[in-house]
Amino acid sequence: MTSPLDTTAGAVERREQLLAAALDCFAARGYAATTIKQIAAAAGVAGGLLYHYFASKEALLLAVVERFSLLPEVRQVVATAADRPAREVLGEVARRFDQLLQQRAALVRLLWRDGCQHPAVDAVWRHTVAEVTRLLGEYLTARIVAGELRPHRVELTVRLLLAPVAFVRLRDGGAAASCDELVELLLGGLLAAPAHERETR
Amino acid sequence: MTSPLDTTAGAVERREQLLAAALDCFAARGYAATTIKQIAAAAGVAGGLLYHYFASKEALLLAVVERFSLLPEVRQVVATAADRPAREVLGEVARRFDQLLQQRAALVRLLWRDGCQHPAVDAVWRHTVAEVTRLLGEYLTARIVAGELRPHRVELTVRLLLAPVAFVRLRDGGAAASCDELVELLLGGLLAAPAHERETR
Amino acid sequence: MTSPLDTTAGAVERREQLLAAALDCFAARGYAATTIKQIAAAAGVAGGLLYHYFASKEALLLAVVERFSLLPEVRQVVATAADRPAREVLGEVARRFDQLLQQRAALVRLLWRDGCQHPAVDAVWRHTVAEVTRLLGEYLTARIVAGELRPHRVELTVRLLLAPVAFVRLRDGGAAASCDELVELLLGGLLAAPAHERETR
Amino acid sequence: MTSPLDTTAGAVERREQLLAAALDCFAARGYAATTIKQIAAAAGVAGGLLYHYFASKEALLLAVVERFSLLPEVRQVVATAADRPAREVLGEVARRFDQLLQQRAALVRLLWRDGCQHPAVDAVWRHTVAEVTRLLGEYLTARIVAGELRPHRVELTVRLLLAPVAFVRLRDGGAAASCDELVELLLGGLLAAPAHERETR
DNA sequence: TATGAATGAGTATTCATTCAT
DNA sequence: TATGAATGAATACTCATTCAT
Repeated sequence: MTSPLDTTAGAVERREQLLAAALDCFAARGYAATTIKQIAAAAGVAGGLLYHYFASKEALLLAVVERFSLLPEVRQVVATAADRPAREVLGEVARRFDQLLQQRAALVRLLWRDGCQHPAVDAVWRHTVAEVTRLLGEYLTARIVAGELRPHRVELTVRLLLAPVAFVRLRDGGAAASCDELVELLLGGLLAAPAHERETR
Repeated sequence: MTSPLDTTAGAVERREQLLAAALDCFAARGYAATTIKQIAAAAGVAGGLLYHYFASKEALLLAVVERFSLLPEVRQVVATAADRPAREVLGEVARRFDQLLQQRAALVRLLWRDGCQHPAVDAVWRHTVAEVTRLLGEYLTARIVAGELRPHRVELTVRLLLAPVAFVRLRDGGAAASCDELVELLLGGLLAAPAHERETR
Repeated sequence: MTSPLDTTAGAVERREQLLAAALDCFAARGYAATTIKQIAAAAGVAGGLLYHYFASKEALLLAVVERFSLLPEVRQVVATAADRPAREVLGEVARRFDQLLQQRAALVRLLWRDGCQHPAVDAVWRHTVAEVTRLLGEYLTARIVAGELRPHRVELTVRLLLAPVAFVRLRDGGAAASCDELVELLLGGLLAAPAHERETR
Repeated sequence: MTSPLDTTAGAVERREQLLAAALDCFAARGYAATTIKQIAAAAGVAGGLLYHYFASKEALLLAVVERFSLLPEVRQVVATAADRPAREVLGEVARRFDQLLQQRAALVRLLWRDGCQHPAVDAVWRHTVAEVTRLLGEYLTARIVAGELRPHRVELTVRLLLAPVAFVRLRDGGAAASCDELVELLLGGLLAAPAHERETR
């Protein structure tokens, strides 16, 4: 009866295992379309066991988004920026952000897709977005002060940088995100005319 | 139970009415969480009637995305571009695209959220994205040829322009999309120093 | 599939049928120990159908006690008393009350046994008891005024008359209730000494 | 988890503790609606422990009714009667019976409510009722022989005396049982006119 | 002895779908 | 065409019971 997966898991490990199975199932099918039975099967346990660890399917969802918070990793992505020039940093940030979205694709899909029906999940999503906006915004502001970037509303840049990356990873999945090209465009702008004419026009 | 108003409805109008009700319900709760009864109630008819018009819940979903195609409107958004300068056009496109996302929010949410589970819906979404990419890409290429924009992969610009707008409308719902500011940043780039100095600095 | 029991029942008849089946099951096993499946089987329908007619098992319970109210019959039992002498009336009332408890045994068991967990059911029980107490009390008071019965708290007599009968029917089920003997004892009292000594003692 | 206090408990004390907890839970919610876990929680132990002491939930029920037998106390209630006059004794018996029902309310509710589904429990109830009927019947017979009470079927008097009291305590819970008034009515009878006039009137 | 993780059959309830009217 | 009663499989959740520790 005990499959190699069960390996005498202590309560904590078992909980982790259930959370991981739930995350996968929720991400793959969406919360509403996921069955407790499917989660239990994915974890290799009997259906009833889930209720030893979580009060309800909803509670399991909340436990999942809490357990697999993106906040630490999202902070790390921005942390390396420090006060290095945007030229170097933004490409790096975009690439690492892109990697994060891939590695944590299951959670991201869950937050994005099922958040709108579940206020608590929505709150986690918004908090994560707000945090990355704040941190990256602070960095950008510093670069403006340092004279590297021209003055502007930094939240817009955060969105301009991350939304295109997120769009690809959240759904289209296809071609690599071409982070460097995106950053190059962002920094230099689209216009062909020499920069000094743009500003003096 | 059937009011004189309902009786007037020919088969086509009734079908339209059911599709509209289904769209609203699917968008509000997601496909999986929506009930045939809810749709029927929203349309003010009995549950069984839906099966006179659609073979199944799934078939209804497909009929909805087919009926409410975004393609015509998406084409119109780009159509006005013609060969006018990007300076004028891009802000206009972004703003109209933003309006479109708002006006057709129900369909957009449906395509985006439930597409990944339903290949046919997914195909519609991808087709729509591909079309807007193609059309806007052609315009951008023309502006590069015209010397207004510098040479680059135009799909990236399409994404840089539309992804930030879509992000806001698909989920965060909050602040207006600030299309003009976004376009201004995109055109001019983030860097403060004149372009000819950048490389030598 | 259509058994002779199903006989194209209209919605109202079907509802009645379900209520009757539910009453029997609840009375036989108690509310908590009764299964929706059992009720459906007793009515010869599929389990899900119950939810067309009743929102929940609890709602079904309430509908049952409401539908099969004892009030009309309880009133009839007392109604015949009018202003005839207690000598004649009390035995009659006891006997008819006894018959009522037998005929409506299922409902009575349900009210008595499951009422304490279900406030709404409890209320019905208490209301019924209060009504019979009031009506029979009024009669007894009239007999006191008429000089047939000696002055006393009439509620006590109601209880003295009906509790012994109810006790047998609610549980012991065995020997007939010997209503006449009970009434004889009640009227004449237990004491052996002549009545005129009792009063003058 | 096991506090020093629990450790002290020998097997017998622990058994007692579990029986007491079970009695409370069964009385409060009924057998069917009571959970093993609730009983364990009420006793402050883990769910599995109950199965070291009792083979099943059903076995636990039987052990409860056996352990908390009313027989000794029921005998005591009647014991004091001896050969004293009914005038003194009956009120006393009713009052003590009433007190007994209150003190042992949990068991009484359990016997009464869940007995009908569990033959063994039912047997205990009937045995108890039979015993009180026998003992009190013997006393009443003695009083008839002594000339205090008039000849009649004494079981009826037992029921007339105890059923009204039991009715109040088993359910209505409200006003005190007014034992003395009940006994007074019982002894003296309801009729106003002297007994020797009744038949000739 | 005592725990509590684990099971799996069972329960109330939902819901897509069918079909007689 | 339109209704809504009816089905039955599926779903979330419960709970008596077992068992390794």
